[in-house]
Amino acid sequence: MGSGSRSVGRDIPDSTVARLPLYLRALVDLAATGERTVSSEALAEATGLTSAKVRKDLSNVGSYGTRGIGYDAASLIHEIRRVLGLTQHWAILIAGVGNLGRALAHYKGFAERGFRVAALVDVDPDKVGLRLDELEIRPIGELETLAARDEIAIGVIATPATAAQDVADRMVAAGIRSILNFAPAVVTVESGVTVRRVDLATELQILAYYDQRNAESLEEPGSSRDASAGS
Amino acid sequence: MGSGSRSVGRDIPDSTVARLPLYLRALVDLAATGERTVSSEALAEATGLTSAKVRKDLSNVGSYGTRGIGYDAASLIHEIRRVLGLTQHWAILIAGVGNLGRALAHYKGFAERGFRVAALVDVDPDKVGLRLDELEIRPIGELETLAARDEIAIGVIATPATAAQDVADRMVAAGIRSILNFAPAVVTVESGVTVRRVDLATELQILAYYDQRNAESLEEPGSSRDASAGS
DNA sequence: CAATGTGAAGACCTTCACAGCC
DNA sequence: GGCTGTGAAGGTCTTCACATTG
Repeated sequence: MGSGSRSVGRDIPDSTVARLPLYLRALVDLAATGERTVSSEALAEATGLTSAKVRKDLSNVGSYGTRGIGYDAASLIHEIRRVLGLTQHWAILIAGVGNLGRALAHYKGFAERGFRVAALVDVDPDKVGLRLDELEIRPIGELETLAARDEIAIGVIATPATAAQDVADRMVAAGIRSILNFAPAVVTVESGVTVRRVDLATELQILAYYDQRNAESLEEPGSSRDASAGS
Repeated sequence: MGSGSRSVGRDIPDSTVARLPLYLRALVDLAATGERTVSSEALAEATGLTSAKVRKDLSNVGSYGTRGIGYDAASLIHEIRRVLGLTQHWAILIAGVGNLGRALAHYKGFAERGFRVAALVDVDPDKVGLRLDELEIRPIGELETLAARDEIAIGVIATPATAAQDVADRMVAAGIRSILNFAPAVVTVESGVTVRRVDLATELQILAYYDQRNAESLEEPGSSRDASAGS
């Protein structure tokens, strides 16, 4: 699985890639408060990680730190953006305009980070033609046309589980190679297409496990479990 | 932070715990189609994992398989439910009734898996008093009272980033020890409280990285990246 | 001297391969 | 014969500790 591919671009470990957005956000916040340089310790504080991890991660992106001083915030922000590919804007298509699809379509955080919801599709004829903000919901059959017209790079599946595979197939057929799947279903795609799954109920179930587990041992405070979801 | 704690209950690796909900769903689906027994190969197929991983994971829960036959679906479902703590029902409270909070409140998948949205709170006085289905939105000041009254086990943060820490503090003060944070912010909590973060924009940024990376190497099909969201 | 960058050690996770059992 | 369960091997990720450097 890990690929291997000795492509030219520096090879950054998956675990590091998953944390880069976190550093980016922390850096932007810190820069907004006027900080010019940031230490690994300060970044660790802001992200809830350890300073060693921060340094290892940043050294993987080919870092811009200065010993005795820290990292230049502006350079680091620029560098992480470049590595993540955020210097370009990305158009996304959302399939399934139910509660979740609507929430995603309205979500401000996407636009703030360079992602634009450029198309919405749904199977339900009653929904087709409706507008969400300025975007008109189109029938799912137009997915391929829309993907080409709007140069969609990322497809978001926000349909019920039963429709997920069909939608994924259409996305892949339309040339989309990155899919974010919110449906509680596993979709299989051809090699070369990346799928990330976000499963809301699964997250609760994992929490339930640790909750139960901590409740069982009433002794020691034990270890506080940390954020994750990524990885 | 792997804890260590030699508590009585069998110690299940985090990576396995993160996949148990996936197995559970696959098993329930397979059982619904009439399958009485399931092989690790079939489960691997249904979940997009490898059969070796499936067997290792299931052996961690103290498995109910039979050599030469496979796993008894019903027993395994029961066992995984027990391990995850899903034999009891869990009441959850959602803080922040914006687009995302509303979508979560309506989400059918929670109820289907034993989670009940029992309370909604928001700071906005215009929203307080409104009903979502049968639930009335209450002011955030009542969080502590509601948590006690409804025996809330899990708190969901669906507020803007700026409010996240305050809400988390209130949840912890109210005795909630499991938090699912959708706000794009890191919240810090005392030891003993578990926080999981689900960050929508982060997921897109990670996809952007792999998309860009795959696009750079036009040669080899390369490796298809797999679902994750867990670690 | 303060803070980065990094080998080396250690923990954790995955994959392999096959013994063991039905 | 078929499939589980698991030691052992191989990776990946994290942590440690310190040499290095502005």
